[in-house]
Amino acid sequence: MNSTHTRVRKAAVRLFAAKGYHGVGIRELAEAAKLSSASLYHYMGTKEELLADIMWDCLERLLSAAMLATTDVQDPQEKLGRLAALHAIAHAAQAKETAVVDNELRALSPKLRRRIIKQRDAYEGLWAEALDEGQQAGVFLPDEHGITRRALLEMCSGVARWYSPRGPLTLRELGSRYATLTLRAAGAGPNPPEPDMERCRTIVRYTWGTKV
Amino acid sequence: MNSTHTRVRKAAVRLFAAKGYHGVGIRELAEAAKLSSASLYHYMGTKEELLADIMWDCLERLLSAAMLATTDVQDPQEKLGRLAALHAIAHAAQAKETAVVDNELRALSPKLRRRIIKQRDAYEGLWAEALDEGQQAGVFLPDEHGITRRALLEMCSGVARWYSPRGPLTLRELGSRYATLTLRAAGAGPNPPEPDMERCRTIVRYTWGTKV
DNA sequence: GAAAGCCTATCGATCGATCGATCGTGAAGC
DNA sequence: GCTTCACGATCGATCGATCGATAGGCTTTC
Repeated sequence: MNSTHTRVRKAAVRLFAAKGYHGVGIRELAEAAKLSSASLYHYMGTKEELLADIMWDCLERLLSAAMLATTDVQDPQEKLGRLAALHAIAHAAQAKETAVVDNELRALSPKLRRRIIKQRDAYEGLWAEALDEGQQAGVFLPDEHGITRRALLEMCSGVARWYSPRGPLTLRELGSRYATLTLRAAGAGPNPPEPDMERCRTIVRYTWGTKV
Repeated sequence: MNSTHTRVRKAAVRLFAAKGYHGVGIRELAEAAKLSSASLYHYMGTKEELLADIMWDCLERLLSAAMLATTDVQDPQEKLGRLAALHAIAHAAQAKETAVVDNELRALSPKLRRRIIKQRDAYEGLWAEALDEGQQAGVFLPDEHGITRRALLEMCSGVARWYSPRGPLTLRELGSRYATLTLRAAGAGPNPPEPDMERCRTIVRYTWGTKV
């Protein structure tokens, strides 16, 4: 698709990711979308609502992928491994969108921010669940105060800050490596089992339409 | 000290961290520093130079602390553990400064940005060194393409995004926990030795004047 | 002829930055 | 001891540019 709507959306994602919400003016956004600044307003509410829409869609997909990957999975190692792999792959393949989600929350007014945070919390709840189950089962070491969860999420989100598709690393390798790092840090030992990357591949293709 | 200079500096750090460089106007900055916007310019060059100064100082201290902590340390586990603990503690105790360093690089013009990045690279070099030595010695598992280094740095930097001094965690516990997570992820096994936290404590006090 | 898409022109507000003027203070000159 | 003067600190006023957003009109499409 190359409709005007998607052109606006893609330009916004690219510019917000590169320069930050406040660092991009609507004239610059309009130019990138090949429109006049006035015409932009046929395709968005306010600039802020455009930002919130981008964040919402990104989190919606992330949440959907994570639920697909974890429902009916009993083994906590498999569960957490899949979450980490998917999270890392998403933050590499959709680096701009996820960077916007991670960095621009503060640019939203309280009302919109609450809405986005609620969704983010739902997603992080899946991680907490997997970690909890693993600790109950004794395959992960204890995590007081959720430090491990926060540390691991930050680690996996950081991918968006350095990954380059021109680098030597495929998305699949990346996901697998991050699953390993995550499980190790959670206390699963130095050589944890690789999660079902074939299943992750299917989910990624279904959710983002990206080849893995 | 409560000189006008430090008032300006502190207000800038607080506001840049909370709203981002482009989200803060000089009038708002002036108000927070209890000055007129014109008077600000007696205490800074441009707004951008103020930002670069903040970043430079923050990285300078981080680099200095890391060098103090690693010179003459042979054991790679001890070395990496100290780096992780110090990094995490710095990102908790100086969360605003470090958040500015991590998030606002893109707001700098190429010239100033290069200067800051050069310094950041020097710091990350210490991490690469510790990881390399550990892999050579066989106590860490291989890290192709520096993934582990990047992942660990992002994990430890993430502290600035969630740590609250009102939480149940002391800086010392935090540093110790992050050292553990880091060494585990590097492949040192599920129960790596704690680094010399007493030494870290001394360095933190010397570098930032913070109690630990 | 209604609707959708897109434009030019423009709004009031705010941006970063600079101007010249004023104020207080402490050293220099006599 | 008094005056003068230089200087750092601070201010209100204002610069030109840009901000996000809107009004109203011209095309194209169905």
